[in-house]
Amino acid sequence: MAEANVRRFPREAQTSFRPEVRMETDKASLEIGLNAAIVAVLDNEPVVLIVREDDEKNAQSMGQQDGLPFGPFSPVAHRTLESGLRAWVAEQAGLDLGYVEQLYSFGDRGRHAELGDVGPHVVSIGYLALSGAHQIDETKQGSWRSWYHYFPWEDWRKGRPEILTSEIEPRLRKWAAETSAAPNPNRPIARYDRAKMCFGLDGAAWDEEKVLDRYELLYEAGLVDEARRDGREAAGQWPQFPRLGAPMRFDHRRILATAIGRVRAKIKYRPVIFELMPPEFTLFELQRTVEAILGPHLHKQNFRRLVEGAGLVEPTGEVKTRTGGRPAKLYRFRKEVLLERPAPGVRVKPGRV
Amino acid sequence: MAEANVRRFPREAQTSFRPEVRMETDKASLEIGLNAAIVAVLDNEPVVLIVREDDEKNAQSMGQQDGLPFGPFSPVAHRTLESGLRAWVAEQAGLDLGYVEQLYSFGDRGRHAELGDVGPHVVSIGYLALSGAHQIDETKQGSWRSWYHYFPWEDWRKGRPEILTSEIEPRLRKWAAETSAAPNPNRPIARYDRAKMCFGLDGAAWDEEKVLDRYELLYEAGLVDEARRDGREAAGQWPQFPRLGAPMRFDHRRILATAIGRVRAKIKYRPVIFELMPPEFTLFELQRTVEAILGPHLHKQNFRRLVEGAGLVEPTGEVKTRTGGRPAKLYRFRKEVLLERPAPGVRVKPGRV
DNA sequence: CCCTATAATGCTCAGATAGAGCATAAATGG
DNA sequence: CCATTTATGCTCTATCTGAGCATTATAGGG
Repeated sequence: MAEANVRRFPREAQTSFRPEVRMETDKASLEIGLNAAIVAVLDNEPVVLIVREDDEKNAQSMGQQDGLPFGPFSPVAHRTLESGLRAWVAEQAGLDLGYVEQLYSFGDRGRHAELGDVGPHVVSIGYLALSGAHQIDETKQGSWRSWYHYFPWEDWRKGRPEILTSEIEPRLRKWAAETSAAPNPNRPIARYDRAKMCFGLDGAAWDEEKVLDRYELLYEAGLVDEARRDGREAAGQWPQFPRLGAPMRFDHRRILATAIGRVRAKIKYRPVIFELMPPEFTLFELQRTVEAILGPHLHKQNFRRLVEGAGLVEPTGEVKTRTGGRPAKLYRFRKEVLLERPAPGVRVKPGRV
Repeated sequence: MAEANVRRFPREAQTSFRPEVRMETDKASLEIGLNAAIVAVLDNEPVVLIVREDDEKNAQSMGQQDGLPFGPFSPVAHRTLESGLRAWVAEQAGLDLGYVEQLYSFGDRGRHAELGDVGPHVVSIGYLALSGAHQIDETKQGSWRSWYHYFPWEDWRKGRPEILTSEIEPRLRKWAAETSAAPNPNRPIARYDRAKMCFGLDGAAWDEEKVLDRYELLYEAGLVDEARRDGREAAGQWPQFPRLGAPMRFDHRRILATAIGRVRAKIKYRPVIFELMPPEFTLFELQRTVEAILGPHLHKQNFRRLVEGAGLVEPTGEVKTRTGGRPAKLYRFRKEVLLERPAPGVRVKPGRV
């Protein structure tokens, strides 16, 4: 809806502010690509729709890496960016997207631009979409994969992830120690300090929303495969294995990181968590879903106090019996909360392990 | 920095996911426009850089309305969207932008598309930029204007704005009452409820971050000039005057609304407020700046407790004497707070009127 | 049928935070 | 020296948050 009111710049206006650039632009062929991180929660696992190009002969070019679904935006066929996205996701994946949110637009010409690219320039726009689990079986193309497959260090549901202690921390500390070589004036914050803030080294807090910051730091330190692929080997000689999470094509892991960070932030002030739930659920099922998204586990009693107290849910009157213990009341999302609170969401402060 | 790692889609990949759309896209000429809401705070007034096309003969086409500066993005000349933006702002306006943040990308073909547009399709990307006041005098092109000129209902610094009571509320209530005519299935929330949540009718809370929601509601109700201009007169016969804020060209007022909402949200968890301050300042000057941004006024004692307690500032040791009363200690931004807190910002909850 | 394990649910308590307001200090301008 | 104005220090209370103890209600196995 936010896009409905835009149209092309009239020629006069462009001329008035910057005439000469107009020509340049005309010469370059430009395309828009839409990338979607389509998220669901399946059996308490946060999953994302992945496409592979296994059947392509030139698959080796990217080492057959996983990728997010994407498609070009055709201004002829679609009125808005979002409707374009919905259309090809429906057609290709057979998914009827519910909640859709724009993440970020990226310009072209990343690190590979120097290597003599030809062809059209592409501006890609990343989207986050939330899908109810009920549609998952009907997915026509692509497969669902846990997002922690790509970001194992983000999964704190069983305590601090092993990979942090055994792999990431030592490599980051080594990277931070190398700093004296070439102090980068564009980086006013020291390597160690950034690593500390992102990964909670030495007692600093772990902020579950800083997913993108952590990925970017690992990239910059040359610790993720994509960095090596993009020509960053020079950053340091690190063991190739174990890998720090599964790599993805192009910058798709970066887009996924953005998406995860956005959902994690959003469920705290918007009731988007219910996009990922069935219509009726127990409070503990809701908690498991929130934990799947946020990473850490939550205090059960406080969680229900919070959710009920905020008026986010209401009991249906039914109970679910096969819980393994006392039967649990069933709840549903209470839509009226939208009319009562300015920013309704699951305001949890994931405490600690 | 977030854009550095993207490059064009290789042809194989595009072919593999949706071959046929490729052609369509090729046929349509596509351009990218960058719009910037460049914000500063000048004498306790939040101002935004405005360009006019007074000297154009065809200025009447848009009724000589104010607009945000914009320029096309040339993928040939610039590596990233943001660097493109910085370049033409520097060149045209003579401003060296500090903090820059992407807001939103809009597709083309809004309501005017049906009227037989020709020419290139444009995808426009909105940006928010914060500029220190020290640069303001050197601005080469454009002028600075209070953002409350365009959004008078957002200025709660002297209590609830008169225009809300005298103009907006009655018109919204009338609009809400008309609803029976054509219940819109795409609008599950009733007109009255939306108006109530956005504008705090009948005791509902005023959320200073919902700037865009309020503007969009007014647009939908046909109460802002842009709506009439875009062919929405049918929505209702409203008095033309007084206008609800000054209109802007195209969707620029929408972009500005997005920018205001973003800054208002951001200063609460990032220390961006200091981008708008001189290097040294009194706590009251800081408070005035925060109030300029947020709209409402704040409790003075609690504000200083908050800001000092959060470690956001540190005293310089100097005092400022000509305050009109007791001299005030001077403070500066304490950069170390970035290394201490995961989300440092001015966590004010603007209480009341 | 009783006992045990497992959840669900109810409740309490202490520490931290936020909103308001009172009180005091230190300038400026008669 | 006084009135005015602003800066600054402090207190008090209602709420919220994090943690943990206690009780209730099922299922399953002697």
